[in-house]
Amino acid sequence: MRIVIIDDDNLVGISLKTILEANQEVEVLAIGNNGKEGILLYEKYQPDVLLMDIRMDIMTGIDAAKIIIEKDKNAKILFLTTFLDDDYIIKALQLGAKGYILKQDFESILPALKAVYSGQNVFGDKIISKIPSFLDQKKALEDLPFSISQKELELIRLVADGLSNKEISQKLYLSEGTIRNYLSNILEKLDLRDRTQLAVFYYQNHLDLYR
Amino acid sequence: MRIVIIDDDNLVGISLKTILEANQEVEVLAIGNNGKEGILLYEKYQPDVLLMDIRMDIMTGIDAAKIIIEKDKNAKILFLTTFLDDDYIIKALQLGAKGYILKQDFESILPALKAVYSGQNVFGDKIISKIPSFLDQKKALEDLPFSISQKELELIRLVADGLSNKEISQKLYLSEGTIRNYLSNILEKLDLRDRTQLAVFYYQNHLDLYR
DNA sequence: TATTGCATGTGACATTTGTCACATCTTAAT
DNA sequence: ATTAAGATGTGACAAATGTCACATGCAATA
Repeated sequence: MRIVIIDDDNLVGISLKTILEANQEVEVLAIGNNGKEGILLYEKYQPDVLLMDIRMDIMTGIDAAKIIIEKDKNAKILFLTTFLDDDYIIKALQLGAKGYILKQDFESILPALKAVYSGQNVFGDKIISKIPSFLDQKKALEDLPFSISQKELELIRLVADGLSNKEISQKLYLSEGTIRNYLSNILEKLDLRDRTQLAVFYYQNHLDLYR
Repeated sequence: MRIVIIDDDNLVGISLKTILEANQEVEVLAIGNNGKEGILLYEKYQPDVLLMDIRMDIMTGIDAAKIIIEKDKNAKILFLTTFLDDDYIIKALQLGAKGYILKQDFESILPALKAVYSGQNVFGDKIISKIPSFLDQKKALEDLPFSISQKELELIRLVADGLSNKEISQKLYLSEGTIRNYLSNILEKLDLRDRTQLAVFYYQNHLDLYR
């Protein structure tokens, strides 16, 4: 199996090469340090699998993958990363990446590589559990220094529906001033500046999935 | 790696055993023919990985998996199937199955097994493409009576990040007045009232997934 | 009873926001 | 060259928003 490794940290690249080449079947053709090099090295060597970091200077792994897959839709790209990021996962899936696993999982890398080589897609547990539609993730509100009452949550939802203070006050049979005070409290608790940031908070934490 | 195979068709079970045991590391502890046997054999042998068909008489692989995982949430179950079914895929994922691949992919089975054994999740291509149902929603922006320019989209994203007009103007090197005018246009085009509704629109239409 | 806490409300205030009419400048098309 | 279109900007304005200090009333409870 001929592979190319791309990682910001050269040490990681070298270590991976050593680990992987301990296996007879693996041949590391080249090591690069950023997305641009990823593109060039992929074109030059046409590896069976491209093992690539996501966060990199100059050009990210995501951007590089996009370009590579545009040219070769059968490219097999396995992302290696040190942390989790919902956005990246979704993007990676959309691009047609074949996998997404944590660098820390040393023992997993080789099997993952082989599975990808054989045509499968591989994802780590923690990653699968990030895909919002399937899994139940913790309500972010429970991890806060201050607790949010039921009434406050109700208010947050109405803001996240795009209602104005006046509309909310009518809906809840409270005065507009009261709504403002409530909201002001909520914003302080959550360390946000205005209702738009509150709505952003709501959706980015997938609170809409728990209605 | 100690495994148990469950398949409706005994021939498949035996063939798989033969194929897999060609590899030194694999030991097939038992072969069963339906979900009920799957449960019993899993409990008896506590295999590293359970390779199981989905469609089976008496009890399906899904039902069996549910019971097995209830008792042992770390159970590693790899589903083998001959056809694709969205419902099953979703269910399997919800249950916590570690993978889902096609029986036809002979060469894939062993690598997939090893990847699962090492803690990863494995899915075939056709299956991955079924998963992100919520990704398939076309960009809502393209279905509008008016088109949204690139610059406008950029602005929408900044609003959906919770920035104020002043912050946006600084980021884009434009005057605050210009930002307001832009925004005013966008709101009219999208038939929205204020920036909060714009952010709501953005997230409810999953525009954040397409950055 | 007295008190405390909580929910609700008011009024004032500065800021931000959205709208509008119109100006300026550049670029492209005729 | 003239015109048209688009991008950018300004100033004025009303409305909405967020903050704050402080009131009122009610219920629990020490």
